[in-house]
Amino acid sequence: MNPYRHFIGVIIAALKSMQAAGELPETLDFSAITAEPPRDAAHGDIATNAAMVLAKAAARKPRDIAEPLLQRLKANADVVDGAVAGPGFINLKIADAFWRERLAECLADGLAYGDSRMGEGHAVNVEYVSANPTGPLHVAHARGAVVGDALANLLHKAGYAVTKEYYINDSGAQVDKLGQSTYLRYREALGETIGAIPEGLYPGEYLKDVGAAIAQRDGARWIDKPEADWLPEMRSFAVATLMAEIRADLETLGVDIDVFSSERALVESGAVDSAFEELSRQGLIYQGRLEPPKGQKPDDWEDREQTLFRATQFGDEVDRPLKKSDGGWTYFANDIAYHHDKYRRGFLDMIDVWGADHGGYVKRMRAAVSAITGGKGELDVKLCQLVRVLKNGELVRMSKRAGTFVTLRDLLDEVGPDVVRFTMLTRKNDAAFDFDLVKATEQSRDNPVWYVQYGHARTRSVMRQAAAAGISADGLATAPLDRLVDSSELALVRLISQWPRQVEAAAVAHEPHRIAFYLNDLAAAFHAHWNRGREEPGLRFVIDGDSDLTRARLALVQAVGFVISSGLKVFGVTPVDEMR
RNA sequence: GGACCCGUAGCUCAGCUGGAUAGAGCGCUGCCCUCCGAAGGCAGAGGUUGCGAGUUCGAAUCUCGCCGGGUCCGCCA
Repeated sequence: MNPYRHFIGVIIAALKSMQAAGELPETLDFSAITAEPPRDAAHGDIATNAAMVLAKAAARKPRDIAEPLLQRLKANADVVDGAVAGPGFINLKIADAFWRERLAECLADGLAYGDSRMGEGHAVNVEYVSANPTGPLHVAHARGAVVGDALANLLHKAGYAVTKEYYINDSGAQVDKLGQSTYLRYREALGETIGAIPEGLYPGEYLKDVGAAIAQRDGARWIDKPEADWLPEMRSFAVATLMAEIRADLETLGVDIDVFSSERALVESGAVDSAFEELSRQGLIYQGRLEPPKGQKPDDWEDREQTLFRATQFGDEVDRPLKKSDGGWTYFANDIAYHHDKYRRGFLDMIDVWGADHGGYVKRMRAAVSAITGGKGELDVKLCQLVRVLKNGELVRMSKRAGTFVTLRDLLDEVGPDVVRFTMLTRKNDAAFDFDLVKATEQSRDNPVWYVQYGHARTRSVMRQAAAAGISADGLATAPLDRLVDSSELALVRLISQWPRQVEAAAVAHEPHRIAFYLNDLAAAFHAHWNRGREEPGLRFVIDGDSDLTRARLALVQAVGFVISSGLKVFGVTPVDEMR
């Protein structure tokens, strides 16, 4: 249960009874009412803005609504005290028993604690990574992969029917260049001297293996053939090989994609034509001319009549071309068809996770989704800003294979998937991020990966010690939780009760990083409580001669472990049982 | 020239979609501990939320204009 959502219901019920008694107008909008933990715990457990939000519509002063509302709320069995404060807040103190019930809920649910039905089973498509199959994945892809994957897991936990999707850009000029680059490496593998890789082709050494593999398989059969003969073969072989590597990297990272969509297959199915027809039918296509970009003018600018989509009707700055001068579709046209395809597969909610270099593309894509779905579909784009990899503050460039950039594989070899995943989620996606390999693996308070894992390991360590002392961890959900009376124990119970709310809030906002900060807070509270046990032996978990108290405290410890595991599961990180 | 992202303590960052006295870690200062329930504990100082207007009961949060950093800008994907 999300306690805050629960109390919003209680507050609205009280307001309705005030309406019934003629104390408030009949029609009021309750949607802006919030119930949240006050910033200062001294204010109580729940603060609501109800009186302030309704004041204007009710034509009353906030406090004149707050006072009678508070009286009605005090009648609720869970509310033990309350006060009107500041400009009209109502602060409520909630019975300890109510929070202990949340703890019991956590113990009963285990890793499922925090699962929400908020999403009501609605289908959401989360598309991420979608790296071109022209080389190995690098750090920027890693961030997108982790953010997208955690967001998908989060939405799943919040009750949505989530599909994780990867769009393979296996069509167009870039893939032709890949095929040409592969052909050079193929000839090289057969003993030719190819010299420097021409400008515009892919120079990366990873293509040597691909060329050699084709030479191994086909021998010299492509050597004297025209490009039209060998290009399709080179292209598809290279794409297949590189996609296999990408999938292997994703697997190591723990990313499990549900659907791989091929751009080439989409184009060949005629999906672009049908999307185009749909937009034409709506009168959103026309022939026209565009202004050249100001300031930085392209030297080969050619003013010409183009086939344009009326993106400006949907909030974009300019209308966008759908056809290239050679008559082929632009990438944008293909992408419209792709999102149209998602819509036809039943997705009204679409989330795309992109790199910062695609920032200029967001408005037109949102415009296109709005148009192609008749306003029914909604696209949210999460832009991941740049990641720089550092080692003790020094910029790292370490890939031998790829030359200039840090590959995901390098990163995984260096620190492992769990550290990559958690660390990538300690920053909101739209802020640039420095990934320091040393700090990410160091055992210190300011490394949240270590600190949270240590918190979990400590919960396991307590359970092991209890077991060694002959105390069973079975049936802790029915332990006498009313024996938990210490203030820092109750503070932990309240923090645990926050988990369902954290899940819902992070899911609504599409912000998985919030989970990292919550887990860090929970771990900090647990470590602090543990430390109190060093000064005051009476606060330790295992108390000789009082098995009820011990079981109640073990229940609390186990619940902390459940919530941390549950959060790490959203992140795709494995909780550890002991630190090494 | 334009679009998008960022700007919060000395440093690295939160801030729950407009709420109360803006928080945490590191660093700094001062006490305490040397306990294996280890990889420290407690407390304190530290802020004109880049600058300036506006919106309203109320702004770090929304709007506009500047400043600084980043990403990008038809016929690439």
